[in-house]
Amino acid sequence: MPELPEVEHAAARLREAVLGHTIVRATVLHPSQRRHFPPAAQKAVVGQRIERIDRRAKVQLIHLANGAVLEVHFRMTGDWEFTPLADPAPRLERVRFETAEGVRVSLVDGRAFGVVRLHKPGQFVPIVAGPEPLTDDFTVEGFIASLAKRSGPIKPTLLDQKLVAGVGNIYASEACWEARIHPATPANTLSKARVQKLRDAVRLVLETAPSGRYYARDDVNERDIWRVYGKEGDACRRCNTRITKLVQAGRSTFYCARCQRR
DNA sequence: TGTGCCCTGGTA
DNA sequence: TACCAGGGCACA
Repeated sequence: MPELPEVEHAAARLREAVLGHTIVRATVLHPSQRRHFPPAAQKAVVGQRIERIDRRAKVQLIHLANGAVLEVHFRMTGDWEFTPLADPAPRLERVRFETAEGVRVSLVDGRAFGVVRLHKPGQFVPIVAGPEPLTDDFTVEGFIASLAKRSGPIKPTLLDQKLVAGVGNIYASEACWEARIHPATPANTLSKARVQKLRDAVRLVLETAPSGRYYARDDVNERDIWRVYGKEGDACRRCNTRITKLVQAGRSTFYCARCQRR
């Protein structure tokens, strides 16, 4: 799934492809997108130059010349595809932007969960999310204070974007494994030392995430990337115990019952 | 704090 | 052909 490293990479690809370009057409190709990006918004971006592209949490922010901001969230399966206008459109294209410079920017999104939203000039509200995990804002002290208020199991708690930005289901399992913390441990029962370990683990798994697109990444066997995610029944790399799967808050969690203790 | 919903391609 | 995957949101 596109989590922080993948979204960062997608934003970089988008910058490389169309920063400074002028949008000449925006088209919605899937009904689910019409709710968020209606025809009036599609018209409103025409003629606008792409001035800046930022990322905050898992959201890409495309700043247009008139001060409007296009907010793009890939959710589960979203990704960018860039093609010359003369080429056939990609499969599973949900939203299309065409630039005066001849580039077709397609939001491809199999499950159509992705969201494109336009904030009119002066109406952009900053994304509500916790500290960026790979910056100095993600402090041990702040993390300890946040977790002290949370009594739920630690792994689903890590998915709360207000706690720390950009961690998704895969890296939450991976971080708990790195920190040797059982995913069901109540967040507010973790010692300061273990919170510090977890904070370091979150940073480690995000920093060492494979670069490149998660989607259509065909040069690597995805299952080989992760330590525990998707590895139910496989041997733990540390202790050889079989990896266990459980469901927390409707999401799969993978962990080693031997080296991840409560 | 937990559950169900939105969605549909891929897989068993 | 049925089921699974899950980010974020609304709701209980």
